[in-house]
Amino acid sequence: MADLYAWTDGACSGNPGPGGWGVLMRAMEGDTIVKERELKGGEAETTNNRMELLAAINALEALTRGTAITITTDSAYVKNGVTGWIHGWKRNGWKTSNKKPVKNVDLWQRLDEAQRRHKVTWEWIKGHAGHPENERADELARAGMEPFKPAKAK
Amino acid sequence: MADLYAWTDGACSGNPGPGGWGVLMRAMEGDTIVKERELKGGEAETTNNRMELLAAINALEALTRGTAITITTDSAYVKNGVTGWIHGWKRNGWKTSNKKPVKNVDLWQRLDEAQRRHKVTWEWIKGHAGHPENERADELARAGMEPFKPAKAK
RNA sequence: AGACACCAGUUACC
DNA sequence: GGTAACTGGTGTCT
Repeated sequence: MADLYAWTDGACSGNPGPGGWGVLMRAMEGDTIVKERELKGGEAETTNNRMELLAAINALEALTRGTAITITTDSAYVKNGVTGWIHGWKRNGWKTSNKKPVKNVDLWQRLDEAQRRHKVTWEWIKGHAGHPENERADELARAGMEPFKPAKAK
Repeated sequence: MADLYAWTDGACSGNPGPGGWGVLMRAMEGDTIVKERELKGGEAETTNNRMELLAAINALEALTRGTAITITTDSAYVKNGVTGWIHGWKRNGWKTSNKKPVKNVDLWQRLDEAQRRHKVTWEWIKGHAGHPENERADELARAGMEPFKPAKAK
């Protein structure tokens, strides 16, 4: 009867540039961590927002069966998008409020699909505010980015 | 035998609200800038489109004798107005296609008059797209607006 | 329905 | 200082 939590974060060196995403997942029984799992990945040429999105997507896609999970992100873009904006976008053919095409549609649709089977509670926290789990997700994102950074000159 | 160019821009804080206009003028001989001149101004209560219009008007009114000049704006309103819509408006008594009175008639007529003596080539560029001259005109517009902004609190 | 501009706000990434 | 993204709004025309 464990509760599932995920903290997600993205990092990007350049924006656009090499980027990475990281996820810290935990199964909790009360205050006890009964299971922990870490995911990370990266790309050579991407943006901060794509990495934030991909972190959340990977958290959800890592779930094997339909469950309840609380996902915590420091990205207002992801949190507001998935809990609010996306409903309007599906209605109006993925246009923003200024009639421009929504960016990163591929990932928003993948996130929407990944979310479908689960009962997700989305939370937002301020970044760099001393949340240990958010900081761990940040480390993972940076680690995920590492292989895609251009070889140091030196 | 220098070629004349002007870049114009407007800015407006509030719309309607305090606004400014800016003009960068250049006389070029080939790739060489042989002369440069900057104009700016503002008003306490105006609109973005009036400022865009006034920038173009001031560029033309600054010319002493009839000449050829290329004016570059990022405003589709000004560019399309002066090169297209205005002909219809003069014919039909300054009504829009919906029979409404054309807005800013005073400035459209002043622009038309200012243009009469010259051979103007109108160009349009996308704003905020990294055109240095457009960015300079933008700075001038903001500077022109400055004296008309309400005194800072604090 | 379309286009351009102007403004206000929010978060993140550098 | 910049980019990546979104929300809300007005000024104007076709």
